[in-house]
Amino acid sequence: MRKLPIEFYHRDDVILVAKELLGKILVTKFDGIETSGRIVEVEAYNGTIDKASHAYGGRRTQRTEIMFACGGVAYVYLCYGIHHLFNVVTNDKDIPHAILIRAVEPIKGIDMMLQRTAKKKADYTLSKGPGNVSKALGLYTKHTGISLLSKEIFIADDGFAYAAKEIAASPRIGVDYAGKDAKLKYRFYIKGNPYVSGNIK
DNA sequence: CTGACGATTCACT
DNA sequence: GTGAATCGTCAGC
Repeated sequence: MRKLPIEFYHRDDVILVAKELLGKILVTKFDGIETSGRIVEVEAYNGTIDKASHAYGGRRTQRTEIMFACGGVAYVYLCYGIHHLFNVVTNDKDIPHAILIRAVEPIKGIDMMLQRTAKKKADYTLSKGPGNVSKALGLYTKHTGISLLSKEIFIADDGFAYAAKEIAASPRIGVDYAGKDAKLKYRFYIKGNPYVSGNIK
């Protein structure tokens, strides 16, 4: 198992990077405790031309500043005052591409995930949905800006890959406000995987 | 400084 | 299926 190189994140096509993230392993290691999961659902946010993106139109604020940084860092955003959503920033400096990790399949540290999410037993809701993924892996807004090649948070490749026919595309979830961009098929997931969030709003 | 709202989730009808 | 929870961020005054 090896960490994905910085070049993986520095490519122009955020859609391609999003698809390739499927099957990779997201690992967090805080206070010596490691938790990890295989990525099975993602959504791409295509920078300044994507109305659903926080950086649409080149809008640059203190919060979105990290999206304009060089790819390969984490962007964790607080939604509805309760949920932390974990994103991967891609592409080069000043190009605010990002990929939202919507679901992972737990691999390591499941006990710790149960503790973090206050669940009694592991089921498919443990790491299903962006809020739960962040909660299970212990990610919070303070982790924004941390490199994905650091020892605390990183994404690894263990040689496993899903076949192209197992990957499906659909419109993104919860972005109805984005007008025609809400119809773009920027959400990618593994067909039939029970951790993929099934609610299509 | 103030008000409105969101890349969601969970409990309840 | 519906609605509440809950607070940082941003735009406007």
